[in-house]
Amino acid sequence: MMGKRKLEELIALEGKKKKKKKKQVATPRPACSWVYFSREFIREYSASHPESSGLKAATKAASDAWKSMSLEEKAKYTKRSREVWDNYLTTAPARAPKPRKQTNLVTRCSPGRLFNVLQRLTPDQKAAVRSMGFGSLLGLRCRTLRRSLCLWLLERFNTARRSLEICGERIPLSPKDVELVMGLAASGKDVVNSGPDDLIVELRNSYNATNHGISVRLLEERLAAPEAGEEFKRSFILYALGTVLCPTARLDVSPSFLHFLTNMDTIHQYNWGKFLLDRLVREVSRFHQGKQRAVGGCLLFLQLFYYETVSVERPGSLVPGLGPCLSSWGEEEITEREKRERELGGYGFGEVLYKESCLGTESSRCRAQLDCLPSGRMGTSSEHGPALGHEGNQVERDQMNGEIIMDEANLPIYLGDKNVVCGDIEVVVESVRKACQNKEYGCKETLDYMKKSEHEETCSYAPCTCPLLECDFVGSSEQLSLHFSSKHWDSGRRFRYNCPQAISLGMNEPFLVLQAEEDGILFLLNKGIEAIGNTIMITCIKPSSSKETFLYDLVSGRGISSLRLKSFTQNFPGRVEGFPPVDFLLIPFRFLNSSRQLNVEVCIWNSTELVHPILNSAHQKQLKRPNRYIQMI
DNA sequence: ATGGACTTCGTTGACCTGAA
DNA sequence: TTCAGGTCAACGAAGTCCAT
Repeated sequence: MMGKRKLEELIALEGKKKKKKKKQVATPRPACSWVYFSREFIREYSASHPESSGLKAATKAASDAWKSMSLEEKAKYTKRSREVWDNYLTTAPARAPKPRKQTNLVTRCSPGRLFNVLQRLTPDQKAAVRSMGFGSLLGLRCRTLRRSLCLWLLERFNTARRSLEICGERIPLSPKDVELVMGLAASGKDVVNSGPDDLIVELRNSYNATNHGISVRLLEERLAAPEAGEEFKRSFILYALGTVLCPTARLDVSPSFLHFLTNMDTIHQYNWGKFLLDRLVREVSRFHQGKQRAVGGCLLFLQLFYYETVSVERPGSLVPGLGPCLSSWGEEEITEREKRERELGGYGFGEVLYKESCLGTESSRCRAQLDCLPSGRMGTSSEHGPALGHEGNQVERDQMNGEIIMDEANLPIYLGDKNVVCGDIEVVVESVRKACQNKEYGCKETLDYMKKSEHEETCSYAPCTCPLLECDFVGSSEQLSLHFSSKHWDSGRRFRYNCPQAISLGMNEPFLVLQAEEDGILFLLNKGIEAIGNTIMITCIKPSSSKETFLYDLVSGRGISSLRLKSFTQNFPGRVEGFPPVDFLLIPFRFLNSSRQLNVEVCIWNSTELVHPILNSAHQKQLKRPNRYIQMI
């Protein structure tokens, strides 16, 4: 570095500044209007703010200035860019496609953009925001995402379990966490961002949402007007979703959001926590699968959740305050926090807070310790703090002093000789017998530690949750059957195996509970909404590990046409969230009756013998492939 | 140890690419 | 054809990596 500076000083003395040698690019792509502006701005900013280091502050200032400029002021740069682009497109040879560049995190989640808009809202507009239940956003102080942290968290985001696996812990994420971090409601109606296009055609037109989504710049212009009525509310929600809460890989806002913005009086009734988490899980899942490089979803939530859940304070220091997390983390706090993370050696060296009041994951019992002790672990040794077991960690071995204790998660910890190794630990822990963790749900097994986890993975007493939204009952599938038939006998539909039954599902019914008369087993008829119709599927409420499956048959008819799905139930220990990888039947909206109800005929078989005459082995094998439309007319 | 090339950080917008 | 996702221009300081 010093060399470079010396060189630059010498060059300056010589009166000419030599440009640093750069990689040769045949015909570089022309810059856009923003780049022309930021080039000028940053040069001036850096000269007038010598105390400011790096680009972050300068870019941020340039961004703010750019947003405050009128179209006339921007015209100078837009015109210049247009000219250069036109020249480039007419003269430059076609570029050879380049291999995809593996850069860092790509996201359109931009809290700074929303922050700027919030600063300009009038008192009436702020009141309108509060009336929709989005008042917490007014306290937003964070303006830039810490992309390296987000990327680190994304790599440790288990989308199947909806958890973060960091610091040697598995930290489940729930809509309640979204509520406590972002301040958005985690109860109420599901947010459905699909439906017949004709219902939103006018709104689409009003936002010029033709093929490329709704422009955030258009929304910014509308939000700049002092109006605080329905139009403002709709634009604000679109803007907040598109820039921070549910961004996709594009800068423009998805027009599909208009489906739940037709009636602005009901916005406060939605379960935004669930919607945000579902979208985040969907986006991260697509990212993990390599379907997209850019990561959508509310990465701001992920970042702040980490800050709130993992403490990096020195013993005795104050931890970040409770309450509205969104307003607790401004740029200064985040810079300080990041500095502390670096001091510790990187992310993941902090301590997971188990405080019941810390975040919304009910209690410490929900913070499951990973199944990595004593002989396994997640990730690499550099990723975690010293708390996890590792063969080569002398410090950890030094802490052992010859006792066996049980930690909070009932995992035995061996405190042995200084020279003990993990193999010794395994010998000792095998002699420790513990009751199955499902003891409270009726399991009477007592097993060695090593066999305990194996048993618990397939334990038939694993807890299932009552699918009804307003009920928080948890018990074994058998207990749940008894609970449902005694407490919610009027909330489901009883049926007999092997007998077809006609069922209607209303527009606002995302599922219907079916209970078998013969054995009380609970099933769910699940309904989802896609762009062209409803999806339906049947799942069984049993532990996911259960091998028991039932053949079922769904038929939906309209006139002389009918759609049919034959498949096997899959087991879920409660209500089905999101879009599970199971077979489903897609029923176009035109199959709905005049009351917009979905009529289907359902039949569930409890005898596997019936399967064979109906399906040959090839068919059965095919049915196990998930996520396919199976339609037979 | 030193020099120097390369990378990273954040931001916006225009265009490219590829899947459906 | 439509639409969503990806890339890359620029800026300056500081860090990283490799060759000498």
